[in-house]
Amino acid sequence: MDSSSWVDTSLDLNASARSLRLETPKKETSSNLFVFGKKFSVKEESGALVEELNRVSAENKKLTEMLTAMCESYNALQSQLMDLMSKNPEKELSPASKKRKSESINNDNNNNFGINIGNSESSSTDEESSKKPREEIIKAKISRVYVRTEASDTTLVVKDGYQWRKYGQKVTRDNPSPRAYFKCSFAPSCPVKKKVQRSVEDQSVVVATYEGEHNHLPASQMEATSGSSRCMSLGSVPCSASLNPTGPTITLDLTKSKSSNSDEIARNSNKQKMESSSSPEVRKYLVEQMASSLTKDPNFTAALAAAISGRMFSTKSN
DNA sequence: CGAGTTTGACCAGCGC
DNA sequence: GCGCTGGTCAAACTCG
Repeated sequence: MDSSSWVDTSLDLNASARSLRLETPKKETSSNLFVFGKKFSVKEESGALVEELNRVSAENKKLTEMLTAMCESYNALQSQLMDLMSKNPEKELSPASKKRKSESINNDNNNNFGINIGNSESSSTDEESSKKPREEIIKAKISRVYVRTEASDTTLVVKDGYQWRKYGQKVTRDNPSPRAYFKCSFAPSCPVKKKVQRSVEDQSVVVATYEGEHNHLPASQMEATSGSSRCMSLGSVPCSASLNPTGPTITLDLTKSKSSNSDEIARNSNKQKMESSSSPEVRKYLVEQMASSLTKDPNFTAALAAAISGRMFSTKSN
């Protein structure tokens, strides 16, 4: 499968999705249709609607193909992971009975396999699972996000679409900047925690470490009235993927002002992606990582399904 | 006044 | 056992 073309397709899709939102007017009560200020007659309207319907159908087909491709990619990556794990059993069998040990092993897995931009599911052995209480198992799902902010910005705030409550701050030995501890406060039962600390190497980069999985949708997504993708919560934030010595990471650039021009954002992130992946191998690798992290995320797949069905519905209602 | 933040105290893991 | 360290708690405080 050609991963880079997959990305191109997705970008096109995004662009057309945007154009759909921008161009498709809200249901008019009158018989006339206004598009970009132009008044259409009923005939013109029906013609435009048919055209729109065709276009949306084509996009729907594209989305379906994309979803299939993502699933295929996911399956392929999963089998690769299984191969890797079977080839490196000693990594999985290393003692991790203690809390801190298990965390460092998680991070090692991040580095060695580099497949958990999203959630790590490969860290807990059966032996560990039997020893650890349920809370610890939940904690085993760790992901790390690098967020670029203004260096002068001292607030350790990472806008990720969720609602957080700070419950502690600590200065750690290896980093002069304080580490902030957050709990997800949107849902009382949500076990997710995050640690936020400025990077030692680059003070303008904030490292957010997430532990656990949300058992609810992001706050921003809950507020949305219609089905929207998970990307909406990040949609206003330019992001890029890169290969660091510590493994592949996602970097959100918060120094870029929140822009309503999503084309610009798309160009921005696309440009950053191109810059961060110089060789085709690296590009393909990054694409696979992103596909893997996205397909692993049940929120994303649910949001994607909602977006598809939502658009189908809106097509029918037009 | 309630919700969120700050911050010192406390606890547990780890190395010596 | 002891000290160091990271993580969490909870009272005090701030803010809307």
